Amino acid sequence: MNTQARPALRRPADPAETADLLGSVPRQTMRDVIAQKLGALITSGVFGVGDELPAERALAEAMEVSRDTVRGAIQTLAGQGVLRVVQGSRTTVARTDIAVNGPESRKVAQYDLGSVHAARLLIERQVIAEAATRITAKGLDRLARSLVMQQDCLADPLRFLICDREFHVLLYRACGNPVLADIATDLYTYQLEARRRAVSMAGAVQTSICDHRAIFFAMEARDPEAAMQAMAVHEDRIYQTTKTLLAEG
Amino acid sequence: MNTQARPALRRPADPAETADLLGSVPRQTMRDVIAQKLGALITSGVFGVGDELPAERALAEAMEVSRDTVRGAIQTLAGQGVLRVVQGSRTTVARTDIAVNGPESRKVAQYDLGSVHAARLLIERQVIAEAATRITAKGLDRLARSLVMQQDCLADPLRFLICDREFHVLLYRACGNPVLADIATDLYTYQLEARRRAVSMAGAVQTSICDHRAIFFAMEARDPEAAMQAMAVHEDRIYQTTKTLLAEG
DNA sequence: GTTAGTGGTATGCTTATCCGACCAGTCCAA
DNA sequence: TTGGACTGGTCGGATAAGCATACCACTAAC
Repeated sequence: MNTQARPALRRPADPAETADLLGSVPRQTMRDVIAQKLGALITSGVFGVGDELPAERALAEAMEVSRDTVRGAIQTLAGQGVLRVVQGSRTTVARTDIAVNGPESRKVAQYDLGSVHAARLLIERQVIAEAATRITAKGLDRLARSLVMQQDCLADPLRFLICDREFHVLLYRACGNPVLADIATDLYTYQLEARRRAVSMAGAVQTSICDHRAIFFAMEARDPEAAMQAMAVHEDRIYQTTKTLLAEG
Repeated sequence: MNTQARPALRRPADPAETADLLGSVPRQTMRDVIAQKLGALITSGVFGVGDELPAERALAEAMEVSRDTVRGAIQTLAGQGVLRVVQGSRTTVARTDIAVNGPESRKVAQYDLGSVHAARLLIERQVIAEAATRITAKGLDRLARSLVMQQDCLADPLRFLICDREFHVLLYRACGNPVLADIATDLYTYQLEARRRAVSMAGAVQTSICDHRAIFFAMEARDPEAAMQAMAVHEDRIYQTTKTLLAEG
């Protein structure tokens, strides 16, 4: 057991002094958590207006909770007008603008696009450069397979989105720094709805695949400069597309 | 309400296909959450071996839960040998190596020191440069006041730690990019235990204050290069001190 | 020895969650 | 048009968590 002698520190006389470090703990039922998770899938763009949710029984099975608990969560979102529930039919998404009140919603609503973009540029520049020098043959192979799968998704933008995320995470993880990899993954996730709308635009999937291919070639060549260049081109395109979509929104 | 026509995507035929996006939801009672929060304060170094926790009643009041719930959380940690509970006496910390199982513990235990340091250097270099060009007169004033408070804490390293964190967060928030500010704050928090042990060493508080003063002068001069230089010196010292402590641990 | 502050225990209540069963509505294929 | 599969809606009984309040027993400082 690791114990070490250390100087006697003055213990706070008032218990509230350190107890306040904890602060009030938000009370969250399973229903609340599930409502937030469903909400996150909606705000992040996985489910759009008009889309049907999986059946209550399927959600309950997947999340390993009772159908009652799922029903409670769905009722919460239905009460906010986010979901539309009709007996005998699948529950559908009515709106995607969800009130910001859960811890996860901090990520989606709080940051402006410019800040997220600037942070992404800073971090991914370093991540991609490191990845280009450190990636293994196995890592390259995974990236290549991901590209093939992406090519198969030309007619299915939602499926492409899943492959897109996999491709980016593979890149991040190749950099050898788990801290930066996780930060980059979080920043990617912030922009998921933008990505979803972007890939729905005509020709967008093909353009992204081209960008990914350029990144892959730079990785294959183990060329940090080329990798940074290719990623900057890709991210600038994402940024411009997102600004256009937001202006139209 | 923002609704937009979008291409008809192929809806997953198998409900499990999208339900699986959610995955099993970890069941967390208030007792679990509170145990994790207390654990986080221990692993992050706020409480060390031998330190007394606030009384159960004080914790209950601060976190706005019942004393029973707090007792349950404490029992959990006592069962792991982390806390020592004796009737009539304050609960004390017996060990600080807590089993990694909560979402918050991912942050403390998962990353190696080198990765956190490299990530911090990358992000804080950019943050401090931006802060040097953008900081307001009010911001400078707050930094100055923080320095004065730090000087008052020479004999009280634990109090100094609180001021240290405030100083760093003030710097981060001055950069104008909330995403980078939050990331930098998270990375600072990762190293809290190391900071706590470091400030307990003889002369460490004074050395940190000197570093902080250099950073402040660079901010006052609105000199990004000087600010980056001063921060790099400060972080390298933290890094070397932490490695020494870990080697001794 | 006394007292303040601490942890320990008990009781009764409310709420959340669970499980299984069954009812009622919708939609699609035959 | 009809039947069946799939959906949401409801119910009853059980367990667990959390809460508030009160009181008991131990510890340590004065």
